[in-house]
Amino acid sequence: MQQEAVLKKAGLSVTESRKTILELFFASEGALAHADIEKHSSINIDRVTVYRTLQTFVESGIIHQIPTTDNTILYALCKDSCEAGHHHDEHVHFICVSCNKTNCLDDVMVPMVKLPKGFLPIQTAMIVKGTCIDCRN
Amino acid sequence: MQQEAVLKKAGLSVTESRKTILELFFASEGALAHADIEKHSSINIDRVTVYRTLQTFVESGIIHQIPTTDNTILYALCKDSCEAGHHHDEHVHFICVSCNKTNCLDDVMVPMVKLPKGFLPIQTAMIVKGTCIDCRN
DNA sequence: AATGATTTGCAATATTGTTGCAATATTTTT
DNA sequence: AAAAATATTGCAACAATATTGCAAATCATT
Ligand SMILES: [Mn+2]
Ligand SMILES: [Mn+2]
Ligand SMILES: [Zn+2]
Ligand SMILES: [Zn+2]
Repeated sequence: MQQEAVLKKAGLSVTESRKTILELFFASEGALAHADIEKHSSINIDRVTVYRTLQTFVESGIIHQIPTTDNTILYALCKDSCEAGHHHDEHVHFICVSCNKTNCLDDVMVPMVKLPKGFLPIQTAMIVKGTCIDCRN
Repeated sequence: MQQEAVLKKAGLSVTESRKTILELFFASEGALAHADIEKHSSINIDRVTVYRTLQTFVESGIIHQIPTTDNTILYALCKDSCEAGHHHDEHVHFICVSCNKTNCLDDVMVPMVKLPKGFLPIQTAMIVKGTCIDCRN
């Protein structure tokens, strides 16, 4: 079980809920929102548990968050290199306006940018909206 | 009145609510969330009107949205050059983790980035988290 | 298998967002 | 300037989303 290994590596208890949610992420094409998980047909986990699990996964470096402009947070699996408190996912995220899937472009690094004097950057996110490769016919 | 001019230029009716909300944006240091406006002491506008006004302002190119990872949308004034349906605010946004203010870095353009073959970009956002100039003592 | 620690689900509550519609305000026409 | 037409607002009701405390269930450790 890949899921168990991930949980153990993160120092988390291995529970049914966590395995199931993690499985969803592994099986999923793109990023997932809370609602996607809660409403997934094959899942029957309490809303509250979903909230708490996502939070735990973020804190443990298992998933990372993707900002949006629709009162939603998207989550996607981290690379192996991520650790608790120190994520390492400075890649670009692509939101397709056609199929509405959000993909991690793992190979496209977020470029550096020169900030005005006095601004000290800690973390940078880059979100590109457009048409994804599957939707370009 | 600067507010009236902006509304008229956008082809919108000039109403008290709109002037008041616009005034808040002009007076504000950083970006505003819906809750900031609704809860602002000097304001007494119905929640629904705030929602509708923000939506109208976005559609009219008066304000633009800033994505976040906290189930919130931030809004900030557009430059003059923005028009309905065609925003022109491809600047970097800076979220200070200390004072929690979000600033438009109007002079820092979002850099181009080379996407994998097949991905067609329409709009790009860049959000930098860190410590702002006011919070660096 | 027993113990202790952690996680889960439920219930209650709070917050946030949406919709229809009548009253009001604004703009346009006369 | 008044009347008519149009657009906006606030209310009420509702829907959806998020948070908290706590007892029951599950998991890790012995
Ligand atoms: Mn990602
Ligand atoms: Mn901006
Ligand atoms: Zn697509
Ligand atoms: Zn600051």
